[in-house]
Amino acid sequence: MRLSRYFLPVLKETPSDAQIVSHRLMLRAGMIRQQAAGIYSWLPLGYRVLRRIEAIVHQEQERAGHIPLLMPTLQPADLWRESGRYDDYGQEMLRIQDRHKRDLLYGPTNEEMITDIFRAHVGSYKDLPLTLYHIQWKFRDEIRPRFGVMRGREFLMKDGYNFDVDRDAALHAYNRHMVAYLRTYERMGLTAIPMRAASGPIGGDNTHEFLVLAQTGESEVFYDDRVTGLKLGDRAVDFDNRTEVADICGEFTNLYARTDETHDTALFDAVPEEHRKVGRGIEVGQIFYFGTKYSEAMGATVVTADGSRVPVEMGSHGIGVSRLLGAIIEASHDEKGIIWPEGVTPFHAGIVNLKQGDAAADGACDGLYKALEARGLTALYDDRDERAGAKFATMDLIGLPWRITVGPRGLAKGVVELTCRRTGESEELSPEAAVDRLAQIYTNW
RNA sequence: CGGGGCGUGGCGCAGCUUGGUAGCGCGACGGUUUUGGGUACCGUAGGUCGUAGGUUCGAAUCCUAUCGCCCCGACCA
Repeated sequence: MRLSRYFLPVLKETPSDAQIVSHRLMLRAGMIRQQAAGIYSWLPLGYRVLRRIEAIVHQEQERAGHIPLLMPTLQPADLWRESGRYDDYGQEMLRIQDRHKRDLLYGPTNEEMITDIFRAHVGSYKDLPLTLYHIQWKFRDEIRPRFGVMRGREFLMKDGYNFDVDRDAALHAYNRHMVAYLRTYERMGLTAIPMRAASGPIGGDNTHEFLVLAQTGESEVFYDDRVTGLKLGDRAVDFDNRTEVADICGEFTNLYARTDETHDTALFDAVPEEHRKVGRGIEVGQIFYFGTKYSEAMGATVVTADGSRVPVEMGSHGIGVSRLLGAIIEASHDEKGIIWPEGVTPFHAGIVNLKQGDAAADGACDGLYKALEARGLTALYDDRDERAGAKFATMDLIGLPWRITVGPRGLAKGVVELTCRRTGESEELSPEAAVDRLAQIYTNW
């Protein structure tokens, strides 16, 4: 993309009503625009990152054997009356009526609806296990939205629902989600720690939240700091192997890590003092096992091998997709701007032409752009007629992890400069070598 | 919902106390500057002062109502 043809409304000054760094940077980098309290438009740059995050979530869900579908944002109230949550959910649920005065609601989650789909089409244990998920906009009418997309009222969430014949199978689904989530967050450059949590309005007794450590987190967290060094990496996981999946979950949950809701002082004191840490975290996902809470209320049953009919065992599993942008920026930025992890960056590299209109510089930039494209890499080419300083400042602000700087001086020596946004380190390379280096860097992402 | 604060060009703000026909910086646009980390200078455009009503010869400014937004708290993916 040539910057002169793109839509990137960057702000030099910080909007006064943005308090935390991710919100400020998203506004300054032209990623979002607030339309109402807690409701945002996603401008092109923000939308690109959002789509990349969605894509990672999809890939890791499908890798775990989970099946995507799409449910509507608006739901009939009757479904929620069946589960009893129409009255229980309270003011957070946005309720509306259509022209026929039928009660509808803008879904804050989809347990009822997915259970309805399940009961209509599935009746036998032979159809299980089944895990369905979608990535859809949700609305929760928060009393006080804040922190930009971290705490919006409208937000994009991945929510998945497993259906299993018995408790053991459902717990395997729970574990499968935990492992899939670990890899999902790692691919986004995050260290998200699964912590034992409280279940809240979803219900159920087994639940973990995934927390990204950050000063601005909304939850206080207590943990053994050895958990932060654990990595799933690219190890091959057989998601059908219950023991293997459970062992991985054990590896990541045996060390103490809890939010303030479930904190246990006695257990925490057993952690060696040098590893005992208290901090704050941003919640980026949660998994629940809740058994037959909804299936019983809504009559979602299956016939088992011995011919009896039992309510299906369920759980639900969420990832705050839009919130993740905020969380990633909170975890990865500096005083100049955002630093995107390679896995979610809106463009793989930026190209800065130091002397627009110079035949050699223009030609080299065009060549780089095409060469990157040929290797499957996207570039944002700053071809504006601006001073070098302005171009660098924009690139630093929007946070592309790699930048190629092209100018007449370097070209006279046959080189361009490849700069790492995170470290600030530069190396001079021929244009061809710079493209090779980037292709090599991104093979791991 | 309780407490606090703010609505003035795209963004950040001044003006309001002591009513007199709206100003600054940034940005945008047009030039000059040819420039390797937000350059300098010249010029141009852009505002029913959140909205409604009231007081007044006259309201951004005073009064009333209303809408919106932000911050702290309780609550939350």
